[in-house]
Amino acid sequence: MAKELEKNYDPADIEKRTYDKWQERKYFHAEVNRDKKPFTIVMPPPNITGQLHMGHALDNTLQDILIRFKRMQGYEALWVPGTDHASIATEAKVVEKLREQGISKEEIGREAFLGHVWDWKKQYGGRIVEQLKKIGSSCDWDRERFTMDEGCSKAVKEVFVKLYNKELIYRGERIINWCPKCLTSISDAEVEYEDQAGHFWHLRYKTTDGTGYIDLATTRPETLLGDTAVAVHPDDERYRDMIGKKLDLPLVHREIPIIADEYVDMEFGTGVVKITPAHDPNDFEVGLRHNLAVINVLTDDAKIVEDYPKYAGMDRYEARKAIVADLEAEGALLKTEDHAHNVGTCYRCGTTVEPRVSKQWFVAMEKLAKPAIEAVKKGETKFVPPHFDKTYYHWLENIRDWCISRQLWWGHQIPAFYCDCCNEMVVTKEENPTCPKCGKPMRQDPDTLDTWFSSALWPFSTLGWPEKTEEMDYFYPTSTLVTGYDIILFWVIRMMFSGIEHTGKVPFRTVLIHGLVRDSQGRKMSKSLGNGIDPLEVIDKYGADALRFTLVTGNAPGNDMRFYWERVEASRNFANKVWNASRFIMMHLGDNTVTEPAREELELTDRWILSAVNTLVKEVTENMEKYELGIAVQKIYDFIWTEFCDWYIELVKPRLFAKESDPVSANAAFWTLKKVLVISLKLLHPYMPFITEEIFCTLEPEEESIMISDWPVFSEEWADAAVEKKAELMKNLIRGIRNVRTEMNVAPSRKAQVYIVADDAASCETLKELSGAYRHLISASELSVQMDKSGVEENAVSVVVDKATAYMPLADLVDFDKERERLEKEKKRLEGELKRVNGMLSNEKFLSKAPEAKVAGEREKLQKYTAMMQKVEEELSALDGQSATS
RNA sequence: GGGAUCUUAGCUCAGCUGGGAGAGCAUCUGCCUUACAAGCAGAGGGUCAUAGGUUCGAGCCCUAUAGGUCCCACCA
Repeated sequence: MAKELEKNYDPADIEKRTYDKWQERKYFHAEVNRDKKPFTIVMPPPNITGQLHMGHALDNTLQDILIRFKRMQGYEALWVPGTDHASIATEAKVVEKLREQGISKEEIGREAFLGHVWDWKKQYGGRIVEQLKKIGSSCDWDRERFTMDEGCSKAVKEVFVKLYNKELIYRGERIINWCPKCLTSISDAEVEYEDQAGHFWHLRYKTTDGTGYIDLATTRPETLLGDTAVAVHPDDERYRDMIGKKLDLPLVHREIPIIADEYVDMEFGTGVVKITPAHDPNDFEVGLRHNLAVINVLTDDAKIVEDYPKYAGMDRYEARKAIVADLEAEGALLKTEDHAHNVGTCYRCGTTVEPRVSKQWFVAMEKLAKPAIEAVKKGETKFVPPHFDKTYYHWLENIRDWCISRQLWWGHQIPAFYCDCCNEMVVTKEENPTCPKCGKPMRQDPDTLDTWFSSALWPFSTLGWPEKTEEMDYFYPTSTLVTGYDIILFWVIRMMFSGIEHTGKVPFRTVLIHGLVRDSQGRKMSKSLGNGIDPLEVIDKYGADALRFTLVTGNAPGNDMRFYWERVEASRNFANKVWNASRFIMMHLGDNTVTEPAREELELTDRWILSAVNTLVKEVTENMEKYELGIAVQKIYDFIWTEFCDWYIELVKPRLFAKESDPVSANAAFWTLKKVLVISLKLLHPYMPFITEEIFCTLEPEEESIMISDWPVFSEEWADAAVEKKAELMKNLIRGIRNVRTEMNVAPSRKAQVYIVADDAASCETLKELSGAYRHLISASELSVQMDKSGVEENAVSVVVDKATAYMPLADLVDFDKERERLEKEKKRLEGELKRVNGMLSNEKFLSKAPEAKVAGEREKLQKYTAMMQKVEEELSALDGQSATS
């Protein structure tokens, strides 16, 4: 017995229950299965500090759609979930929490601090996972991973040691980006540049011999303390004689040389640059070339060092003011100008980054980048949309060595060990190595690795690498990586070269890039603006299906989208439409059993919708395989709402109401309704998993679940272009009649006699055959389909469509002037069409060069419009006779 | 400075390999028709940024221009 659906769709209740069911039955779990082809996605691991935001919602909805689609298609579909330890963000969070309790991490020491972080992780790290479940993510939770779990740690050590031994990881003193607030180095990619209003301070440095001076400008006068030279261009005539002379550094009164270096731009400013190797990357390079001393003037929290008693302890901005004042007092300040410049800031905390010379660990990038570029050039990995490969190339081609050490405690501690006794260093996977030289215990490098070092290994560390697991063999390389364009630099590139270097294969075949979810004004959603919309709130109000649907509709890959509540409402309305259509079918079905009808028991309308849904299956599958998810879902939407609900269900209603008197016809209709509904639900399932599951299981109580059912396949058997054409003829006729009735303000309740005069016998036959289906849709009191105008009253309103003309005697309502106006308008439209078609067909080049099918199509249109034009003209002249007599 | 991308209906956006401009929302008209008013039936609204070019044919391909967005680099 068919169950009934509740009157209203209640997402909250259904979603919870349904998700639990899926999880209990292990539908999300994937295993190595050599009988099936694998399809693998690894989830970009959200930070354990994170809360679900719209970006996650979009990213995971896309992944879930793909994984559900492939699962239904018969792939062994694995979606590996997990979280990222997010070293810097998490450490900051826990430091802050401890600070509130009056505890500092230095006070309690490394081990106790890490204890606190692990506690924090235990308590909050799972939050985002639970939130991901709310949107319906069908991840294999049995395989959930964490970037600092045992397996990942093992992979990290393996990689570090391997790269070190290949000399692709090295330790060295370089200028790096330093965040004075987070108190750690950060990589180039973690620096965000922003325009800031600043100044140019023009300074005069005098020569020590008292014969001259040199003028220059700086945006950072406080770094003057660390100046070890002044540079000019070697070809610069103005300063040629001064090269090699010494200058007296103002305030400090240290002697510094004037050097010549090509780095200087003669055109810019005075063509003179002060060189501060310790605090500027370019100056550092110049310093290397000229063997200049590196004088560090700032502490790690960006205060002036003790060597300069007057300024010691001042922070860099305070010192700037003091130094400018002192320069002025000393007469070294010529003038101050406003100047906007780009300042590097820490992506985490926004603090202005300080370039700083420091001993750090680096990954040598050049050798690793090349194969990563090649792999994409050879098409081993493809970007969707493709133009993102340019960003990828550009970044890899200009890549600099990657600073991977962080002065943090939370993270993978660097597996390098030092002997305090003999200064020996070893890099090893061992936990507590002893010094190979003197046998003493060794001290591990206190620094940890950049978070991205472990996320770079994610596609294979999660599958068991470096062990040779079955999973690695079967599921790797993964199929598709889904991520936002904002993260290509950070992550995709590093996974690419890591995958190639360590596994010999690219980590994924396709990278599906999506954009940002913005607010309704197009602004980025952000905490500081307070314009973020919480996906969980959307789910509470409208359901997860509505949210998912909103996020993938009307959007092309890689493009940003704006979030509107109205769009969520529209999605919810669609869910409701699907719900009610299903409810309608089940209501009328009641306890009746449906049997598969014989082919000849299917009526024209049935064969039409079966053919249409069949076409839909083909197109949707093709679109989804090309990652055109927005196009696919739009087609499903249009089909269900327009073709299935507005046309087919309306056409078939009389047969359902008459199920007692004509059970054979009703059975055919029910069978078709069910079949088309089930196919539609399956196509919709990846997008709206909850509602489709609920309806499917109610409709087909013997079935376990729609999510493990088979994806529909296009079948030649049901494809019937001729039948689709016949349906189109009928739809045109209905639309025409409805249109005219509305234009003439005929009350919907007023039924009228309708005569349909067909142009040819075949059309007449079709319209007769269908008349039972559509007569109630055109408010016909009586309906006659015939080949001539016999019986049609003279003052009837006429509706000219392709292959037929409909007449309705509505004498009392007819305004002949309006009627003429309407026909004239139609005539004008047809004239336009004919002009266009004739234009094409009279163009000999078109006839000779255009494909035959196109030419034939235009010829057919010419015939059609000519016939319609003739009919319209006839009606117009008949009308002239009317008004003449009236 | 280099690069990417966008400019289509009042708003937000689709438009797949070039072959008669679409959706949602908004607006207007008429309907509580026994699945759905979160609905039904209709209507109006677009020189597809501009200028050239290729083509039988351009929203789509090429070039230039204007404006917007983003990324990278960076001049002290």
